[in-house]
Amino acid sequence: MSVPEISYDLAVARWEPNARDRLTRAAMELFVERGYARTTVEDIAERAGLTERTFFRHFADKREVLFSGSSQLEDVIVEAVAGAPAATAPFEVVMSALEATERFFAEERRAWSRERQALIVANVELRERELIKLATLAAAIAECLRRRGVAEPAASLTAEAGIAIFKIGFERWVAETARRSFASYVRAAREAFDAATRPKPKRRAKLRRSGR
Amino acid sequence: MSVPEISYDLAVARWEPNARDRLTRAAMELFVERGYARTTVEDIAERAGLTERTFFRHFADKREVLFSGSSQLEDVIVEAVAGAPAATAPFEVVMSALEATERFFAEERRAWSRERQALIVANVELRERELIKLATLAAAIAECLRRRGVAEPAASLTAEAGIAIFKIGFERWVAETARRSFASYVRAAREAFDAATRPKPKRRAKLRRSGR
DNA sequence: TCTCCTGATGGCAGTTACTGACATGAGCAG
DNA sequence: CTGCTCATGTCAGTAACTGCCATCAGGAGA
Repeated sequence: MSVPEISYDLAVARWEPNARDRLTRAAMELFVERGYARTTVEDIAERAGLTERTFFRHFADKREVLFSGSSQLEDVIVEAVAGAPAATAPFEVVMSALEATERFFAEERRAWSRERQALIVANVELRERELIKLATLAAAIAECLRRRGVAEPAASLTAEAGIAIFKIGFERWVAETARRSFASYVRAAREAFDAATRPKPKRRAKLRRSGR
Repeated sequence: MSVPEISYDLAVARWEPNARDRLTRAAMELFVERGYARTTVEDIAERAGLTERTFFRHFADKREVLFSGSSQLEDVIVEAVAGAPAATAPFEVVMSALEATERFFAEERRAWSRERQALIVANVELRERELIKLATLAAAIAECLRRRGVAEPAASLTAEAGIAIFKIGFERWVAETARRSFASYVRAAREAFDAATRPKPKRRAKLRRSGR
């Protein structure tokens, strides 16, 4: 609780520290205030007390400021896939790797994730960026599976299925306010996935409540 | 057979006709020659005998010139999903809708698709655009399914699974030179999908050659 | 035939995302 | 004290897009 109060204003350093963080915060604030499209990079830099040029030294482009966390997410998932017991079926490996991202989606970050997601949904450029991040993630998972001996169409398809499930799980986690864990949303999405793609679950099942 | 030969060169019209087509061709040529990034919109317009301003009247942005066909693809798929017999299971509806795109991927277009795909794979911006086109397609399919009475997580998940299968099928169709029909690639991808996501096909299956 | 309207195009100035090249200047190692 | 490093600033330039207005063939109607 007392740690965050590092002696910033002492002007002991040449520049205000945490330029990258300040840029991220400034960007989120402005995007929420005026929307993504009506915010210029210059606006962001100015609010962070920096210049446009410096912004582009920290982020490859304007959109990246909202996606800097995604490489860490990838690391967590890749590590979980690589470290799974050898006997486990590929699809199960991916599913438990996705559940392992729980520590990434803790309750405290939920409100922030919700705000961020609202921005992304509202802007096509940002949606494009999110999609390619997820596609990159899928490619990384597929690569891990291949290293585990899974053959090719299977590796990619398993990874893509996992990402589809992850997307639904995340969407629900962000949308709802119930304090269920992230992993439970992923598990629910997986059940829905199995039900939807499993061929013919006996007609009887469709007439009753199929869910839990 | 005689119809296409409209009297073009008579200079009867004020402008050369088919501006949009000319722009598309010019763009493909230049992208292949110099690559996407090293081609400016001005280059494209010049080769097509038009101006940059006119390019942007026909295409929303530089990337769109490679994606104008995707709305027709969506139409075909949406129509097929909407017109499927009511009793069919959602996943099967989607699969046969994807096979119905066969007329879109005729043998003659294969070489052109291959060239286009090489461009897309080589350029991140273009990959982003392709991903959002596919995501839009998935959303359209999901909407159709919902109209057919499929509930929500299921509709989206079924659509996403279909798109994942479509991607693999298309990838293989483009890469190979065997004269198999597009639909057969889709079917093969679907089989791989089922095998990969079906939970536990009895351990015995993993020890033998599981593929055909 | 004249006139007006439409619609595809050109011209041009302006904004904004991004880049390359160079300058600055505090802190740190020697 | 010296020189190097490294995060930042400055500035000029490119290229993607946009808004606004002009042009002018052809067609519809008077």
